[in-house]
Amino acid sequence: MTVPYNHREIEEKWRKTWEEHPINVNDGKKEKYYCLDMFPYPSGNGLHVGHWRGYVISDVWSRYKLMHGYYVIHPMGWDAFGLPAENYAIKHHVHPEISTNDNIRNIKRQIKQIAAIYDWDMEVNTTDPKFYKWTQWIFVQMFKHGLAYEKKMPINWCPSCKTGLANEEVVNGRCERCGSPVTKKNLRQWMLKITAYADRLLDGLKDLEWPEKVKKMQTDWIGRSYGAEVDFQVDGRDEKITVYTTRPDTLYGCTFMVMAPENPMAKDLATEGQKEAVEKYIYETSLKSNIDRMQDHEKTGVFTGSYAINPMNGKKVPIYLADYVLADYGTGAVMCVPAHDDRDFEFAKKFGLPIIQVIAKDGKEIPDMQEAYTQASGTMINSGEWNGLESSKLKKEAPEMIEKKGFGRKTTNYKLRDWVFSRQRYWGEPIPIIHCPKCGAVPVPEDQLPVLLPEVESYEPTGTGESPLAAIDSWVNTTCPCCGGPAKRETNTMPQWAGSSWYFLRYVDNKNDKELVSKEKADKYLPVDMYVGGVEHAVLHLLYSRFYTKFLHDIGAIDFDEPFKRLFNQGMITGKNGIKMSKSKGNVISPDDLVEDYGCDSLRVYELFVGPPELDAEWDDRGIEGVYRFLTKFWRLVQEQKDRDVPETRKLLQLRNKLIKDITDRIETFSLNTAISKFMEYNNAMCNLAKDGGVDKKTLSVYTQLLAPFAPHIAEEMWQELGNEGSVFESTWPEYDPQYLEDDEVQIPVQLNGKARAVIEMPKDASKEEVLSKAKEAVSSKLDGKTIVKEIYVPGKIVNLVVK
RNA sequence: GCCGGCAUGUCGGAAUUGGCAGACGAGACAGACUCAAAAUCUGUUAUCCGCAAGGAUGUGUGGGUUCAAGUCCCACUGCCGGCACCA
Repeated sequence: MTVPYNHREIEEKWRKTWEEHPINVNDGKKEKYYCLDMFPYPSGNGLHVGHWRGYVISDVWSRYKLMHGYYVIHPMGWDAFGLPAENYAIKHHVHPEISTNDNIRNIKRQIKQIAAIYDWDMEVNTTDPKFYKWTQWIFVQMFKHGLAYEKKMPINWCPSCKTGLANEEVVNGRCERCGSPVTKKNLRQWMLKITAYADRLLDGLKDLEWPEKVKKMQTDWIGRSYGAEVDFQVDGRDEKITVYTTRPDTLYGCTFMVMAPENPMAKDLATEGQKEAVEKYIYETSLKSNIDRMQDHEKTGVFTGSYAINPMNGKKVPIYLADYVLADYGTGAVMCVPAHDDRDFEFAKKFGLPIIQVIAKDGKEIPDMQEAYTQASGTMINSGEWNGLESSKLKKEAPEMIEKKGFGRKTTNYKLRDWVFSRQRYWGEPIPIIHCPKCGAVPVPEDQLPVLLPEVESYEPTGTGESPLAAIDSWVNTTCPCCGGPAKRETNTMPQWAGSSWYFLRYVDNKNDKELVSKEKADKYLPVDMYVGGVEHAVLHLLYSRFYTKFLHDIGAIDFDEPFKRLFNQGMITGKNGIKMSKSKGNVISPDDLVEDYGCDSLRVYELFVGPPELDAEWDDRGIEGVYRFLTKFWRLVQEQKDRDVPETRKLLQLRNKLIKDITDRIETFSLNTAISKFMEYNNAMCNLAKDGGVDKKTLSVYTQLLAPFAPHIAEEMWQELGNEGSVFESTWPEYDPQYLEDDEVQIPVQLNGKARAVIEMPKDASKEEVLSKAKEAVSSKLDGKTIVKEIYVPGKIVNLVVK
């Protein structure tokens, strides 16, 4: 009787060994490979099996790279500023630092159970003053380069979190964190000029090995469009209204103009008779919530009484106010061409405005238009000097033509807005600025960083637009670093994204108190080669990080301007029926018990086996049994075979080489779930061979090597038991010999009229004639009274006989 | 509304990219071992007809291309995700 597979003992043993003798060492000669996980927020709920999956995926990849001879940078840290810790503090009157540190301790314990090759010497924590000193330093640099600026403007405000939000944090009109409807609040804000990088953020995407989906989301978010600004004279006045359009080719079809009700000129345009109606409309619009305005697509509007003059043909067009025009995009006013724009068409129909077709559809002018013709293809009509031109061509050329005529200019517009960067909350990095009545906003001198987050009596957000820090007079009142006079500190804090926008740079030089990261280490270890994390950060964290990296590149702090060469988005693990795991739903599965019962290796393998890593998967505890049985079988197989002296047959060589190819290909394509299936298949095949002659040690050792990234403990143990030297992770990833990949005999299915009827076995180099004659023989009983009209043979694959 | 993605047994999922649909695993059922249970091992398990050999049907729906379609083309339905009046 052999000893049973005792995962507890084995895993404990290797955990200790690896702690004493790390397997991933930097000898200064190896090439680096940086494999990064999205670092977790240390929540009080701890990790669930979904978090585990991402970390297992990245660890399999890291260990795979390790076995290819790389020094693998695989760090872990804590994204620890943020609302939950603060809310906990408010409720329990505990300093957030205390609860945060408790949570970190617990999550670190859980992460260690994964047995990933994290280098804990590199650990970072965004709430550590030694870390956020550099978060603040970056802000100061941005300020000095004109990229951080103050502005008073109506911003997105979450009434529940009592703080301002960035555009990216508003999802369908609701707060990304708590789901409350977002309102507008006019506040003085710190902004980051991310729009200055719009083109580079867009153009840089094309060279990244990222999922197309994420690239597309960022592309759409940045939303670049090319067009023209056109100046319309207001009839009878000295003023001009400038509109932005992507369809300057349709300028002759403009029959009215619409301005956003929030536009500062709006009130002014109202003529005596329309004043009351205009003011009423502006007031009513101001009462509408973001969500109402988004959902209600029914067109409303009001005529101002004023007219604008179309510079192309001198025609007078009425000016309306309508809330379907956005105040903060383009110029906040649009020229309306109902014949060729859906929204304008709808508005024109509702308000009885004329519709002039300027592009022929199918070569014709439509007598009674029922819907707008929005495509830029067709010949221009009703367009004066432009008649006869092709619209798609004119669309591109018109901006310059307009520019030459002097009533407009070629323009590019973006949906991306500058980043609202200040938060009116406690648990974040203080913005390192001092307001001096004489000198204005002055950055805190770099040698005085970090500006420590002070102790405060109440963490409660005030809701007034001031952060709780504003209540600490002793902290707020300071002296101006510039003139030495009395001055006040900035009391807003930074958003949670501040630290996560650059943390990956810090891991490789986390103790440096002179620089954010030394030039030498940055050149040697950065950027990130592979980034693994959820898709939920597609436009938040991943866009911000790219912006920070480009900025740090521009000021010479680093030499690259894209942080993450390759990105892998793992799917979410959900509870039953695809319901997201959450404490409130009570469907959270903790990995702790599973590790205890089945072991780390079993859970690692099962996390991958549940489905394709990039797709969501429903968790089902029962499946882990199958994985545990598989590891047990493999363990037993090695016990039975390790002391035998089995010769290396051609059959074993073929199995071994095919195994290497199958597993390697599947890791390379991230098809980790089918890699596990293949392991199981080959394990069964080896068990059968074991009964029949045995399995040689070389084959078992190769299997062990391939399994090592997935189930490191059992692999290390088996590697040793099979008599191999050193750690399996010091061994080199096996390579296959193509000459052993093909079987000597191939099985060829025989179809009659496309339906499988028999399978014949043929030598792999059999001729077409031999195969066909054998095939006919195999199905002869089914050929009675039928004639073969066509014979198809795909070499080595299939025979199809078409019969009548 | 626009743009993506997906749809395969009881369940999770596989299918070398046009070549035996259902690998691998879960679950279920039957058998072996056991006083018994657990564990383990063996077998069966898409559906329908049939005692069986065998046959027919079958990858969301309807059509098409092909010797051959889960895979390609056209139309549609459902679910998921992103954007949402961006002129």
